[in-house]
Amino acid sequence: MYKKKIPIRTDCGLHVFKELLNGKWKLMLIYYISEEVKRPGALQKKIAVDRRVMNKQLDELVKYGFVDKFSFDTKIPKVEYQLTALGVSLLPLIISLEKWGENNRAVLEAALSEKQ
Amino acid sequence: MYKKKIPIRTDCGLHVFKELLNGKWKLMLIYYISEEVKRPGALQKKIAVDRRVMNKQLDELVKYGFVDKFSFDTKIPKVEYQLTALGVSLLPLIISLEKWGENNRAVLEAALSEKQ
DNA sequence: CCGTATCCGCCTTGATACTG
DNA sequence: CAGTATCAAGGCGGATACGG
Repeated sequence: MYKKKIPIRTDCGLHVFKELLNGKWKLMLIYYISEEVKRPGALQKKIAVDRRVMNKQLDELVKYGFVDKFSFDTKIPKVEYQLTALGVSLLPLIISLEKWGENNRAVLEAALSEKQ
Repeated sequence: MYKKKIPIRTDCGLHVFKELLNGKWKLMLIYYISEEVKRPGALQKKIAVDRRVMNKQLDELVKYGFVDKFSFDTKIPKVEYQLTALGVSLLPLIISLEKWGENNRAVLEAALSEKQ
């Protein structure tokens, strides 16, 4: 999301949410981590996304305090993510958005076919 | 939001929501229209946004069926927007997101000051 | 298995100026 | 009051390849 030219408005809850959780995959990542899909490899299998992009979004989620990252420095590298309380607080919202989307999938499909 | 290289996934409710309501001001526009701020001039006063950008986002909201647009072709042009049932169905979600943002404003503020 | 360095395309937002 | 045409900027997602 474009955000630099106009200063970020922390006075609006909607913008707070958008600024923190912009990014195409962030909410999905949080959702999957909540479902015990905690490792990068597994997450990548769930959502077909470029590794670099996924890592960037995960890094931001860590930075903002939505998830914690645990790196095990074993011979075969191992990484696990886990939701923080802040991350957990998003789950109800994610579920609501997901449900709304499922109920209104037809709208998007109509819009897409109409675009041609 | 960048969305072209990977085909849009209508199978995921979160993406349905995101695709339909990407855009920096769409949710705010819907919210203000629900509060009887229906005219372009008034909306522009509420959110300081470029007219062209606002119109584009409103056009998409119309196209996707979230709002209806009424143009009165009087001497002094007059336009009013109104939520459709689909638009109204978003209000609970918008309220939830807004509340979450208000409750967690500090997170964004911390993130912003940290960025320097 | 996991991370990152580099390169690229383009979409979105925003500013300005002008017309009906 | 409302709409649009044009111009500019840069952030973001994606692909590839390489290193630990």
